Amino acid sequence: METSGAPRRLRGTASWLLGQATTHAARLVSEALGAMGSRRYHYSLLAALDEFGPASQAELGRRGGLDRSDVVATVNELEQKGFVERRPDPGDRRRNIVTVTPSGVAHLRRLDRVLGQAQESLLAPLSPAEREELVRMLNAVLEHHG
Amino acid sequence: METSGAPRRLRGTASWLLGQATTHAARLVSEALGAMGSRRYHYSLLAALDEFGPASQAELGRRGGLDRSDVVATVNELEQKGFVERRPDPGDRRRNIVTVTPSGVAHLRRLDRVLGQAQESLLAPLSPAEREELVRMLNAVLEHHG
DNA sequence: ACCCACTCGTTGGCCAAGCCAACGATCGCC
DNA sequence: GGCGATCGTTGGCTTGGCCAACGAGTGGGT
Repeated sequence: METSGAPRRLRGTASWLLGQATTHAARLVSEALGAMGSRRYHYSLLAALDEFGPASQAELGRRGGLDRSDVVATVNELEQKGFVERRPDPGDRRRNIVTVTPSGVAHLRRLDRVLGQAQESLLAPLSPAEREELVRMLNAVLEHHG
Repeated sequence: METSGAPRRLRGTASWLLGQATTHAARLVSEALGAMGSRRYHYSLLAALDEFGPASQAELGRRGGLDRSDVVATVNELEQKGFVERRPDPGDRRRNIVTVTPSGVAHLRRLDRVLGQAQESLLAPLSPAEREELVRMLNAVLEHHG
């Protein structure tokens, strides 16, 4: 009965495909960042700081979808490497203000490069037009899901 | 200098987009399966068994990209729930042959339903044609990456 | 017939990600 | 002044993906 008409369940559903594709993507990204001594959270924070400027840790968490507790740990590591500075907010003593250092920006540029390469190798089988379309659709999904 | 021309790094790279999109997808899938008392691995194994028939644990791992050790744990759980049977292979005493039970197939059908709903809600903003295109491109990426 | 390389199931462990609860300190508002 | 909310921080939990090692077993070569 199911000898010939078996549904291609494993590869047929989009959510499953997305899962598989992102397993690959995550592995590629992880390897790329890991080779630079960083992890996803590091990139997330550095990019958010570079793009939107200094912010409190809670604000950083909101920007990048990180939990406050994870922001603490990540800022600790980035600070230790000299990529960010953490100083108390004079206007609100609950807050720390986090700032990127020039060395942090330089590191971010390096991460950008290796991430670009990872992306290139991931999307190798797609034409430029297809990549654009893919990005457009993913953005639509993300926007819709707010 | 970066006041206006800041690259939309966070959202501009496809690998990052894929990561974000799959965070959503993974959450949806996880919640859907979790509501049925299962996890991704359970679905992976049940679907592989349903699609390709009985197999050894190592073979199951290869089919679904699971590590052998994870197959062990998952088969344990599925066996305890009566969804699969594990019996020694008479032809090769190193192997166990894993088989889906009718109850396991029924459970898989239920998982299929909730996964379909999760996928539906995930891809809500995309037209049918777009979904097809998305699936096609993801398949291309997966095939290319072996 | 023996060895050797390999496979298989299993145990145990590691790290990254994502999340949640609780705490003391601080702030804003009524 | 008191009260609810916010912030940084600590600690913990779960899932997912992976790797190393082990004993049992297999198959090929010689």
